[in-house]
Amino acid sequence: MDMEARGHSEHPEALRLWLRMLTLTQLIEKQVRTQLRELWGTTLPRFDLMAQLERKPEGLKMNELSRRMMVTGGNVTGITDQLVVEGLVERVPVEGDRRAFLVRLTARGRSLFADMANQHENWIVAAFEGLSPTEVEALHLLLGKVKQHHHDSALETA
Amino acid sequence: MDMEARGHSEHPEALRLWLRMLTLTQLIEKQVRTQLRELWGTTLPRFDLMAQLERKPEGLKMNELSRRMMVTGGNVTGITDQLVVEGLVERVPVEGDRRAFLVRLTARGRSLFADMANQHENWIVAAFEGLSPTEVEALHLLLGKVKQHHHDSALETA
DNA sequence: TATTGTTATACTCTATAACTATA
DNA sequence: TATAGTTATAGAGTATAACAATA
Repeated sequence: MDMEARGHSEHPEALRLWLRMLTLTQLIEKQVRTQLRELWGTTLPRFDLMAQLERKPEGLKMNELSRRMMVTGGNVTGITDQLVVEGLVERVPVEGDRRAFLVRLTARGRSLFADMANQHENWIVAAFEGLSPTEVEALHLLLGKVKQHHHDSALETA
Repeated sequence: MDMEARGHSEHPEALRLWLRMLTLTQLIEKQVRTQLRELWGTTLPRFDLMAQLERKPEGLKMNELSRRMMVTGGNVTGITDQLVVEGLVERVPVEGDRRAFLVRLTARGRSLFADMANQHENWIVAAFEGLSPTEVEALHLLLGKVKQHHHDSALETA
């Protein structure tokens, strides 16, 4: 009997890798959340939603936002409501489907998001300045490979 | 489905990298949270707290837990309370300081955590199975470099 | 019947700050 | 005074499920 092989192995490399990645992501994420709150009184999900809309001037449907943000529809409703109250996004009727509508940035939302995105970019660049351009690229590729495999194996069971 | 697609066009590589890393982390994290909830009715913070204690059989003080988990003291109290109710951890008085105590796993907590950690490890190994051992190591090193730099620059401003 | 989106509910986590007890 | 930990508060995000309107 191989007792060594039976029990849970101490720390496979994948686990160490995950813990490091999770910690680092949480560290950066926490900084971003804090700054978004302190500078603009907003949150990461709201920023994310606006970021989705920024590249779609015509707007996005709720279910599309839900899919892209990986959260359920009810949650998107809440986040959107908040942004509507702040005058940063608006709901626009959709021709030919009276159930749906498009959510899009208002002029004010677009302007504010430009400022936020600009700062956000600075924070992120600072967070990774310990890497050379080559290393940034290598990291990007490696993560892409993980993501791709993850995506593929999710499809297999679908 | 893909938050990575959100940035604007003139993104530096660092931003693309961050979005990919954030998306991937959230993807894996969401799976872990869902499984922890479905299989054991628990949460990631509770799992994290138990994981911290598992490495320290004698237990950890609240402020030490707070530091390691990167959350404030009040939150640790809440999470600990819940685990105490479930009979998975216990508070033990500290000799020589009646303000403090050690939090440590109960026998039941230790046993349950072993099961959870075992499964958790499987999920993580599966998440990274798209990488070769060499690539896992490379990713680990790159993230370590980012983390180290992050840590160093935090010290500079302290 | 299925889809779009909202509402209702309950829970968890979070930060902040005031508080108690002890050092 | 400072530290260890708790309590109180308010806010946000989440999943789930029931619901209305429309397709």
